[in-house]
Amino acid sequence: MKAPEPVKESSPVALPQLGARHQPLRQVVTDALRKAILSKQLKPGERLIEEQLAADLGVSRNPIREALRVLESEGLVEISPRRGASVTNVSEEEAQEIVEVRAALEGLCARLAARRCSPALKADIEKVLDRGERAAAANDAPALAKIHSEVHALMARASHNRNLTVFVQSLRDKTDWLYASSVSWRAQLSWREHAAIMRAVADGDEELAAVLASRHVIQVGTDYVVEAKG
Amino acid sequence: MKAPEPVKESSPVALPQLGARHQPLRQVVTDALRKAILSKQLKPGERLIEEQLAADLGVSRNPIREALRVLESEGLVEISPRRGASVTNVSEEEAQEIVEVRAALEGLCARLAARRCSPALKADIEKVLDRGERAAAANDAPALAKIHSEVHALMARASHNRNLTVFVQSLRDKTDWLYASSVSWRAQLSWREHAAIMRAVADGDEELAAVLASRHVIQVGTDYVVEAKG
DNA sequence: TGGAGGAGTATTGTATACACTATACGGAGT
DNA sequence: ACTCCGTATAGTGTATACAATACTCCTCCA
Repeated sequence: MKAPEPVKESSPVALPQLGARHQPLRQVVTDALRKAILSKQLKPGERLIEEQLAADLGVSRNPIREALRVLESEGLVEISPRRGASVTNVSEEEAQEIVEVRAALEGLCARLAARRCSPALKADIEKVLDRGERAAAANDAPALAKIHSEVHALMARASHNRNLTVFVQSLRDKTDWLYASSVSWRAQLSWREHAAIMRAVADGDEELAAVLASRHVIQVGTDYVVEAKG
Repeated sequence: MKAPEPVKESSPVALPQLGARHQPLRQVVTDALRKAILSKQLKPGERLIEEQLAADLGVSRNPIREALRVLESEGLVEISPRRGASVTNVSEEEAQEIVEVRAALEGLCARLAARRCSPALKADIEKVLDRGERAAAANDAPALAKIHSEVHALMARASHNRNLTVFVQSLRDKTDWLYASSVSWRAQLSWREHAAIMRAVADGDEELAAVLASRHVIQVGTDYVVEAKG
């Protein structure tokens, strides 16, 4: 993660590094299955039969198995011994539990970002804030969605905590999955909340940034439940 | 995770469930390797050669490979394509990052425990507090260590968030690993901190419980660094 | 001396084969 | 009809085999 990949530097010219690029099949398979699950192409509860997946993806069972183990520890599939794997069926209750965890970590993320806020980061924030305001004014949903993920990426980077970054990303994927992505009418409101968080970060106000970020996550969760239930 | 294992209930008598017990080799291997890594039997940076591990454990490479994938996503081993796996070598910096994350989650754990504190939990807390006080008075280090993990288990259970529970457990294992278990002279001090956290939980004081728990984790981390460095 | 090739070996990547376990189905006995 | 049991079938668990790739070290040449 820190060493810049000790690849053989045989050619003086910077070539596209073909060898490094061709990922092992297990990697490709893992990504493909994860994507299929998160996009609900594979539905919760659905059985994942190794041979079938192998045939579908045109590989042997071995890479499939390894991928399933990884996805299991990510919580996306459940495996019971000698029975096989299936897409995890997360209960409403568990989903809320995940939201709680994510809220705490997003809060930490914002807090650290505020604490370690560099002038460069401040500049980036200003830029995103500006673009966001314009998109919000124009009610440009796709642009807002794009900015949404940019904000999160920005904060994660600013936290200077790689571990946290990958954790949060994984949890974000999961909540998006569980809560069927964003609730449309929230787009504008979400932007207000994001803007407030970023302003707090730029001001270096740890406490406020943390609380706002945390509350934002919880809010999205409860709003969804409200909408879904009644 | 919630369904009580749909096992065939053929016999009316409660027998030891032999079939369910015999775990797949990958499970046994995963546990064995994890234990070996956490106990530093396998040292950070050490290469993990599949065939060698397979020979040592008397199995084929296949279960080994699956175990390595799992341990990779737990962050205990690093795998680079076509090069193989090695025990993760966590830098001082990264270790602190992990502590930050754990602190946030232990904080959440304490907060939720305080929020959802039942009379039964209060009683358990009182019991542990009592035992702890006596062990601290007698300066009984092993007893304190045992109570230490009991406290954490208690809080995790009280949080009523399984997801959080396993996360925190994993992070706790990791920090214990990185910081060579507990610093001995901290035993007494740690107990004071734990007692304070539990009292806050029993009082239902979310805010205080969270702050104390969080600070406790950070403190252990910095104390270790202070001790190790100078 | 020092670096560029180039066998040969060590190790991972992938596929296949077979054993073992679970599930479904169907028939015999009641 | 209903249970019990046996068999067939589906699918996972594990081992092995071979292919592809990375590493080592040595030689050769500048």
